[in-house]
This record gives sequence, structure tokens and C-alpha cells, in this order.
Amino acid sequence: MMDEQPRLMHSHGVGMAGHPGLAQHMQDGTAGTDGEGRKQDIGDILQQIMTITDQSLDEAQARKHALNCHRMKPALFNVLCEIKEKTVLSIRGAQEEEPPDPQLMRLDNMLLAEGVAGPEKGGGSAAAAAAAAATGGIGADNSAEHSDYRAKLSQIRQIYHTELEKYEQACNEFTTHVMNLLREQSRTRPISPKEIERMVSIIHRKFSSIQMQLKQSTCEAVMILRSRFLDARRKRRNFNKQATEILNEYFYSHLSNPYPSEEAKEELAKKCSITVSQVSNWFGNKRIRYKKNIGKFQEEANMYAARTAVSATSVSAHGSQANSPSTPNSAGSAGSFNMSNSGDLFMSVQSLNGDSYQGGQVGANIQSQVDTLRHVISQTGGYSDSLAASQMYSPQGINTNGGWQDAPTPSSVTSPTEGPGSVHSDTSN
DNA sequence: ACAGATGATTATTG
DNA sequence: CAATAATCATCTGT
Repeated sequence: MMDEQPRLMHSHGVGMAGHPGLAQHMQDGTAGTDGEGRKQDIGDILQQIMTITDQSLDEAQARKHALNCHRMKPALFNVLCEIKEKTVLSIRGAQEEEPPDPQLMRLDNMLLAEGVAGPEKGGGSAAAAAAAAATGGIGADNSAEHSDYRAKLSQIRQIYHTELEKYEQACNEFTTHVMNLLREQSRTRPISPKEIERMVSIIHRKFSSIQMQLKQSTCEAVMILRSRFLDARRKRRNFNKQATEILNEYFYSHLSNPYPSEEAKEELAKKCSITVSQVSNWFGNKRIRYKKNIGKFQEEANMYAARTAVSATSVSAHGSQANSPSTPNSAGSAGSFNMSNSGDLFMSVQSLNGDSYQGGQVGANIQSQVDTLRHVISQTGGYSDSLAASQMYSPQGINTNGGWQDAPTPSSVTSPTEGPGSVHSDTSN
């Protein structure tokens, strides 16, 4: 080190009071070119800086020592601490407050619900299964796919936990490190315990924000997994033929009021080996789709109507099936009668059934026969046409009326005119 | 590969 | 909360 100094030194020897002879030594041979001079300039500055640093360090050390040994030092230090404490307190008073982040709460709740954040293996998968069952009525055949799902979920959980642990560890390490540092410094500069506390809380906040990111991405992963494996739409199976038959049979034999009660739904569910909510779905879909395009379902309706007609009773309208199955005009008539007319026509029967009869089975029986009959009548398309047309036939009739929902309600639905007596007279007035 | 059928979900409403 | 209407995502027949 010392033997290099002569080369770095500038000829002017700025401030090198301690080594007067070295500058002279440099002069021979090196003072020629400009570039060489600049280099020496830089080198000189560097050297100065180094020396100054050295000196300052020593000096500082010395001063520190002197200060520490000063007899007034403890008292002054205490005063300093006190002042600092006060200022810190005032600052903290303004910026305390740490409301639990709602976002974080949401994430936590979700992770807990998914079984990621909760207890280990057993509880987790149970929670996941519960969640899966809650979303949609999945009853029987999904055990194979489920295990796959569980495996992936536990994988996610494992990653999540290791990451979380890592973060926790790092946070703790960092915190103790900082605390040690501060404690050590507190000997030479005033650091109140509250300040340390604040520092720690800052660190914790930082780390918890990182944790939140982890939780967020974990949530995302779980959501994707869920949508992949548990969204029933992705692995939908059509019901088997028999189940569809049963459902259709019920639907078309209760066409005037295709709203199975809870018990009826359970019964159907049992018969079709599907869940009640699936039955509800089916009826919901069926109703809306039937209403939307009655013509399309004509054939089907006739089929089931005829079938129940044969099996239930031998009312046997002559030549009910004689018509060709796909008559273009049948759609129109069916549409008109299905909604408003049918309701009107059979209102009496319905109210009768609802009011005077107590036996539910008898009522249902009558109802079903009525529904069946209605179809047969519509198919024949004979006499009822005039009645239907006169009453209130319009394409909007269905839409405005809405369909089934208010059909079962007794008394006048369509018009504010008189009841069962006269039907049509005042319309053209 | 495609259109239509179909079971399920979502948003809205009363 | 159940019904409806719209929509999604898959299944199915061609």
C-alpha cells in the first residue's frame, strides 16, 4: 500500500503535509503529457478521500469516546430520549389506527372455507367436500374426479403453507435483526422502545402485504381448480332416458300447473335417481323452454298426453292420434290454448279441486286427467277453437299473461268483465 | 365440425 | 326463497 502512493500522487502535492518529499520524487519523467496529468489528478483526489476517511473515522471514534466519557453525557442523553419520546408519541397519535383489511379478511375466509388455510389433511378435504356439495347437488358418481381434485387442492395447500412458513420465518429473522441493531444503536443515540415497536410493526405490515399477495394468488389457483373440477357444467351428464321419461310424464300430466311440490320433487328425484335440486333445475328449464317455443314441444306433449290418457283412464277422444304428428297449424292453436285458454277452461275444475275436495290424491288424479284431456282436445282442434278465439286470442296473450304463474289463482284473470256467465259480447261494442 | 339439446349457473324479481 | 330469463358449457346426433 505504501509503495504505491508515489505513483498516485500529484506533483502539486495538495494537502499532503505529512509527505513532503514524495512530490519531488514524482516529477522526473511523468510531468510531460496532459493526459498523464489528469490521471494523476484523479488519483490524487482518490488518495485524499481515502486519507480523509481514515482520519475522520479515527477522529469520530475519538470524539465518540470523549462524549461517552463525558460526565454530563447520561443526563443529556436522558433529556434527548425524553424529547424524542414526546415527538414520537405525537406522531404516533396521528397515524396509529390499523383496521383489519377487509380484503385480507375475505381472502382468509375463503381460504378457510376451501380447506386450504384450515387444519391439516382430514379437516381440509372434508371442508372442501362440503363446499363442493354446497355449490351444486352432486350426489353419486363423482368420487373419481373428486380424488383428483383433492390431490390438487392438497398440493396447493402444501405450497401455500410452505410459502407462508417461509415468509413467517423471514419476517421473524428480519425483525430480530432490526431489533438487535436498534438496541445496539440505542446506546449511542436515543431510541425509545416505542420506536422499536413501531419499526417492528412497519416490518410486519410489509410482510403481511406480501402474505396477502400469496393468499391472493392461492385463492386464484383454488378458484381455477374449482372451476376446472367442480363446476358441474364442465362435466355434465345427461339424465338417462328413463329419468327423462318420468320427468316428462309428470310435466305433461301437470301441464296446467307444472310446479311439483317439495314432496313431489323428492319423489321424482328418488325415481330418477337424481337430486331434488336437479329436479328443480329440470322443471325450471322445461317450463321456460316449453313456454318459449310451444310448437317445438307439440309432438312430445301429444305423445305423453296420449300415453297418460291411455294409462289413466279410457276417456278416449275419437281419433285423437289420427292427426299427423307434425301439423303446422297445431302450434298456433296449442299456443293460444295452452296458456290462457286452458287456464280459463279448467279453472272451474281446479278451484273445485282446491276448494271442495280434501283428498289430495283424488284432486291430483282429476287434475292429471284434465291435463291429458286438454291435449287431446287441442289435438282434435275442433269445437274449442271458436271458444278460444273468441275469448282473447292474441300472440301477446302468452307474454302478457306470463303463463302458469297466475293460472292457478281463481276468479277472473284475463278481463275485468263478469265471470263465468257470459263470455263474449262487449268486446265489439 | 357443427347446430341444437340439455343440465347448471347467474341475475333479477316479487 | 322460489320462479324466471338469460347465459354458460357441455353433450349429442349428423
